[in-house]
Amino acid sequence: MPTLATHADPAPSRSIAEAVNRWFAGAARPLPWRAADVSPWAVLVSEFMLQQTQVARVQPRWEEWMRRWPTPADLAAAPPSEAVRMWDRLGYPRRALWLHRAATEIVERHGGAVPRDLDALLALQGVGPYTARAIAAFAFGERHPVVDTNTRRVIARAVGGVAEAGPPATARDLDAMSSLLPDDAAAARAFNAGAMELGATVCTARSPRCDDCPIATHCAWRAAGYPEYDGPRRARQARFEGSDREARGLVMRELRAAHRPVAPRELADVVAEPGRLARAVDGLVADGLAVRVEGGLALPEA
DNA sequence: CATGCGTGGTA
DNA sequence: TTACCAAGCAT
Repeated sequence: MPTLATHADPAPSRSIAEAVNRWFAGAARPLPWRAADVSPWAVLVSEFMLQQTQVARVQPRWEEWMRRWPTPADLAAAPPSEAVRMWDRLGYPRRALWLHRAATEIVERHGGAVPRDLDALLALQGVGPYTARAIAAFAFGERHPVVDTNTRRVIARAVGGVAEAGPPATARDLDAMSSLLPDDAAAARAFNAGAMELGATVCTARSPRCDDCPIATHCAWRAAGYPEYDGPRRARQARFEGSDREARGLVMRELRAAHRPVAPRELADVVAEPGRLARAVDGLVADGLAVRVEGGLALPEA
């Protein structure tokens, strides 16, 4: 991420944040976890679900989840298997396990209340630099820089003048956002959310809608004539068809549906290649998503 | 620091 | 159709 010193605007931080916040005040999508009366737990659940997963897929799952487990204690009282089943096909089912674990930790270490402190949040299973700050900022109004992939792209373009953000570097990314962040806590909170929203809906990776951009006049990438990205490319994702990831997903689908141990023979019907099946099962067991029991494989009951 | 980890939408 | 991308995290 290029430094602010290379930019000509003497005070880009103030103008960018102000413009984003003006736009966000009218353009924010009415996402249910942004409602004024939602609990910190509701925000936490949304952030787990939103890790690498789009809003449109998360929303219905989040509604169901909050209806069934409205507090950390409610989820902690359920077996992990039920969390994994409710997670259904949101993807990365480890997150369901992590969320269940985090709920347990919140009950055990924090009396059932989501902690406000950044270090306490970071200590929760499945909570990393992004999620911890998102909870602190959006659930509690704390003034922290929140940096996700959208924000990284917005800053790379508007401030850095380049098309893409390059590989993540947490410390640098947080510094870059900090230098743009308004002093006022409420404005900082809005800017954190607004920068993400801008990246998700306008300053998108594929087809950015620069004509509709509220910070077009501040954008260094635009000023530079939209140069193509020439930095290091992200490693290409392996083909999903025929992959171990796909096999894991197929096995998990069987385990969720079964409500009883699934025999090896049944799994072989789903993943024909023995080697691929074995790697998938071993991996799932290692991750705690599956347990070897009498009669085959099952979801973890504790 | 690079990888592996699900699933589905989009160009 | 294929490839890219998505409110990241743990290892």
